[in-house]
Amino acid sequence: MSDSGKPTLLVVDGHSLAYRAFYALPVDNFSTKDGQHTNGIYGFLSMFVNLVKAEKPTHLAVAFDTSRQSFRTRVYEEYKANRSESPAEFKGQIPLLQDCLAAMGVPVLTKEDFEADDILATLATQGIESGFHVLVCSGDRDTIQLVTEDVTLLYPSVQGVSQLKRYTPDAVVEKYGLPPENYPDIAALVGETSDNLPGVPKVGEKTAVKWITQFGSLDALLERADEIKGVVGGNLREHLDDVRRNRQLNRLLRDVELEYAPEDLLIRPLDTQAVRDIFARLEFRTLLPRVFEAFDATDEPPAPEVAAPEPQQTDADSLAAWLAEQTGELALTVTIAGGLPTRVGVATSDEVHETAWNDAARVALAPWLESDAAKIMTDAKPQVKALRRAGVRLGGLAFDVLLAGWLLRPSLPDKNLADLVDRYLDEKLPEADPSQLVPETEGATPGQLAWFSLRVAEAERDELPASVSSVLDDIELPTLGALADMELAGVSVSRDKLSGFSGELAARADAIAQEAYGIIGREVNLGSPKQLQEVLFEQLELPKTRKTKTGYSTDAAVLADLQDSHPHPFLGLLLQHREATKLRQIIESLSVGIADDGRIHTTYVQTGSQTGRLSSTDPNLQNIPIRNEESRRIRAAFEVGAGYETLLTADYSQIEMRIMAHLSGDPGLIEAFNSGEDLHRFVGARVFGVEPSEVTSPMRTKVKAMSYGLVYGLSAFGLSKQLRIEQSEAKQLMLEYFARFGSVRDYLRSSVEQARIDGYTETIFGRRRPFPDLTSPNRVLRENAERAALNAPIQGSAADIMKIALVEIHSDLRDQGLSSRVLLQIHDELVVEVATGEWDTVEQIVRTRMGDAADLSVPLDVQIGRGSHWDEAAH
DNA sequence: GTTTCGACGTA
DNA sequence: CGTACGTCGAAACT
Repeated sequence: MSDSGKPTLLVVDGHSLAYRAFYALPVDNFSTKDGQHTNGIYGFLSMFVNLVKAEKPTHLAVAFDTSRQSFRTRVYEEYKANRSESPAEFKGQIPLLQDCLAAMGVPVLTKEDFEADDILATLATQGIESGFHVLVCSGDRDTIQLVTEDVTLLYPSVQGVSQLKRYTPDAVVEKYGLPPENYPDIAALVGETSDNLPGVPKVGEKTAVKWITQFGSLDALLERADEIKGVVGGNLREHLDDVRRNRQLNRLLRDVELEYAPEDLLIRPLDTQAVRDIFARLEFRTLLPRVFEAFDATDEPPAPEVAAPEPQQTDADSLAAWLAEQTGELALTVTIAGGLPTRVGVATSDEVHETAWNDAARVALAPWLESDAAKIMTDAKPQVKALRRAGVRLGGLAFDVLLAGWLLRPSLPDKNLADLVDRYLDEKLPEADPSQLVPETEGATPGQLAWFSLRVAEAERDELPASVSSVLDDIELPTLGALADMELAGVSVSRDKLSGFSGELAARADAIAQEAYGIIGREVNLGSPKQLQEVLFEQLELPKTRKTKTGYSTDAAVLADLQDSHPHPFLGLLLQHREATKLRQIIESLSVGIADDGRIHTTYVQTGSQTGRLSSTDPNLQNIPIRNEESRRIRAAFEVGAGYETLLTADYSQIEMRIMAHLSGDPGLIEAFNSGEDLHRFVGARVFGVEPSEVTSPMRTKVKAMSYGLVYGLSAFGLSKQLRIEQSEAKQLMLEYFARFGSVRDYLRSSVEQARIDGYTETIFGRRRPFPDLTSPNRVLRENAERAALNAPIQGSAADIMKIALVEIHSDLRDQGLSSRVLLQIHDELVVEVATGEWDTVEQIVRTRMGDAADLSVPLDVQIGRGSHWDEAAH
């Protein structure tokens, strides 16, 4: 606490404290899902936040070393030379920690050629002169010399960084028997092993203190060294130069030139959004409120609630009349209850109108709603669906702020208008508190939501590059309309087929479980990884496997490996049990999802991926099993609906490799696709130098894995693991592959390099994905980003192509008055429900539109199948 | 009651 | 040490 009203300056040695935290906290508990270690960051911030909360400094800074080199290593090159290189896992955390501090508004100080402690010493010295009370927090004992009546040192105890010991002058005297300014004398005599500074042999703290007390100063001691008797006296005389050198090196510099004076370090308000973003990236959850509390910030954005114009409540006819007079773009919000519209709000930049939805409103407003008059909306799909249920097909959808926000920043979790208002307008959308029965604050009305949408749209348009804007106009907005119809249509699923199968599986799982219990002599929950670990590694004493956060892995790959090395009947049963219960779970969730119309209506999340793909939820229909005979019985339950004749499935074969061929321009790969030969056979023939007819099955498997791996940024290590071959063989395979298909490697390399320069990748159609981490000094982050950046244009272009085809097919079917309709999209596959007598026409439309969706240097091959259920229609 | 983790389904 | 997703039950938290 600041005494006598003095301002308090807290200066912290970031490096030494983070380093201690790094070793104090188990890395397993502190790493993100993409493998970034965060234990040092977390430990430091946790300590730091407690410190700020307890000490309430008015001024604040954190200092870091720039490297191991400093003026001290130049004076004495052995300085700290005994220290092993700090682990890469630690080094990588420092830039991220500095990012966190920057977001928190805390100045980060570094100075080339100096150590963090010199910065602390300088700030402490200047702080005293400027009338501060100074708190120095460092894990380096040399900082004891800074302690005065005005400077307190907070030093981490052996228990860890969370326990800080306070060193005042009295506390230093108590511990070392001498005042703080003499501490470096003691240290010089004793030496500092951690800094590789040898002292006088046989001289410890006790002797050093005795000598300094006796002679009054180090200089006096050194001058009169011949007065010391015995072996230690001899030692001292032999090491006078070492002591002088130590004393020179452990003196902290108090006059380093810095960017900031203590007065400049006044605590600034933290950037709540930035802190939220970086903590989300580091997967810190509990830390967030603690930071906000310590820094007296509210978790809510500080943004003001900006008053929207008062909505004018009108009847539908008046609204229709007003709408007819408008010429510019309008924003529209339709509120929904029970899947149907309840109110309609419309806004210009200075007017807000709204009306209730009813039959009269439908009749009055339908002409405008269905017209091409431009409309700006937020998350239009549910609203489009509600209107269609009410018999109105919305036209003129010109902008969706949610889609635009996603196109601009596909990695961000912005999922509603409130998030976007915060991000793009830095304002707060008025929201009623749902926990209150009678909310104190009124939420925005439909018209006001539209008004905010309009303003967010304007802000987003300022940011949208032309290419991304065209993705919005030409791909995403039309796709939205097609998805709305697909969701409304749903897919017919047979309850009977599912429930029959579910019963079988339940019985089978039970039988397997009983048999497994018999083998191990007790009943355990086979679905519990924890209990399984007990059985496998303790009871059965099988070798421990890959580590996870909470123990040892029991996943299928691990169990298969175990089965190879230590065959045990329990392992096979466990795998079978897993398979049966998994299938049953899937069936159960599907059954629950069958609506009253006998169909499953999934929801496609258009903003659900970072690459441009769709995702599917409630239930997810994009991960229905297919790989084995058993699981195909689930697909067989997806049937053609009443009133329709058959299901059509259409999928792109090897679309990602085709895009790779196009983007790389590799002559060999292009020839492969133009030859009509099986791709992997063709590639195998080239790689292994044999005729296509001589490509054996293992050869084909290898090049197939390699080809697919390329798209994902596969390494020799990963390839060897996947194929269960030696790493050297995998390396050789990659070499042979690239010797024949060199342009592929060139392309992959150059595309990542380009992304590093631009900061983003781009699909063939201009969809962008930012990759800030490509220039990260942190290797884990950078390499993860490199693989994702390699994949993004390929996966993303494939997604674009499928969306374009989907939109064309959807509109062809409607324009030609056909009843057939698209039901599902599974990334590279479409499922269409074909009406009686429409097969030939529909097949033609699907084949042409998918084949022509993009003009690549290789053909887009489309496979079409037909059947009364999904499994039969697959080929 | 809610969140996280391990496991696993798809392209 | 292979990209992109969503969902489940159990465990761990509130």
